[in-house]
Amino acid sequence: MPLPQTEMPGRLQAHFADRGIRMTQQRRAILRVMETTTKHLDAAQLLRKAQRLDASVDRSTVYRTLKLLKRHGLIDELDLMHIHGEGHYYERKLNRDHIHMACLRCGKIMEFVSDIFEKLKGQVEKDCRFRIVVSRLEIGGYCAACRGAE
Amino acid sequence: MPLPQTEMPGRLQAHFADRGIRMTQQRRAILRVMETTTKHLDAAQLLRKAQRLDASVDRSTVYRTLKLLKRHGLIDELDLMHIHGEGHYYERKLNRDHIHMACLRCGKIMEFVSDIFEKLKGQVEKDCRFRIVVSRLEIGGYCAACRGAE
DNA sequence: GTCTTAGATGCGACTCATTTGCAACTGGAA
DNA sequence: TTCCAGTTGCAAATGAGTCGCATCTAAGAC
Ligand SMILES: [Mn+2]
Ligand SMILES: [Mn+2]
Ligand SMILES: [Zn+2]
Ligand SMILES: [Zn+2]
Repeated sequence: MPLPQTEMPGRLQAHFADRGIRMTQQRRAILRVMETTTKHLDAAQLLRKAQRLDASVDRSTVYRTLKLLKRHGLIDELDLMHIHGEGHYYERKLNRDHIHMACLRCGKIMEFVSDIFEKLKGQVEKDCRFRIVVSRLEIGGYCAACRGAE
Repeated sequence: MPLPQTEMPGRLQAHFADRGIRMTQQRRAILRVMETTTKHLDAAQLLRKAQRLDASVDRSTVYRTLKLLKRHGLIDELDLMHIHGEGHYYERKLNRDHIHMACLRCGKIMEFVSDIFEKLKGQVEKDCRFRIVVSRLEIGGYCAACRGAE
């Protein structure tokens, strides 16, 4: 089951335009980082990368924009087992949901797309009569390379 | 699929005894709270409840004990979609894993046990050759009562 | 029982993540 | 152009969780 590919770039900015959400210099920088990065970024990393595109971007703007993106269902917030500190990680929400696995030994983060996961969500919606808006499956354990060594 | 029942009380204390982990007044109070509560508690709630059993319990001891319980795989840490603030919630790990659903409108927390979830974890272990230690599926959305009303 | 000490505790100060109030700035509609 | 609601930077505040250290205590050895 392969990794989901990045959607076409500019998608986040397009969403903002469609809904008449104001586009600013700073938001453009932040959205561009979220659109082009392949990794899971925390707020501090996102700030640093965005500042490379627009040096004026402030920490509080990053947090305010993350909140906005969350409210619009455009990004997912992850803990990744809090492998480094107490903060959160962010990633664009793609067409297809995926699972996150974090290796407790080497810290590697893996992603996995599964039909069974989709079926499970369907079961929750049906059996619990629960309308799912966001779902997060995070697994901690030992990756193939680290199994054996504790 | 019914809710998992609470295991026999005293189980956490027994685990400590078995492994030769020192039992203190304060730990006894904290473990008793974790063993008997039916709700998902955050650190502050756990502190207040533990202090009712032993007034000397300090906040830092609560955090230290939570860390210990986590390290031994005896409790799970949850975000519950951060419905109230940025902190974590804790619950005893029971025989059977379960999913958490949080209603984004009324704040209700629901639990759900599913064979499909077990199958999904099996798939991850097999297909990704990943040895699962801890898994957390948290879902945000609208409960049956709140659907319709946005 | 008493001694002993590794390990646990309370306390206060600290770090780190995230939020907020406010005055100044700006996107974009008219 | 003008205009103003929405957005920003800044600095200060909050909140969750951690840590150093002097003191205390559980529990094994005698
Ligand atoms: Mn968390
Ligand atoms: Mn991901
Ligand atoms: Zn690994
Ligand atoms: Zn509800």
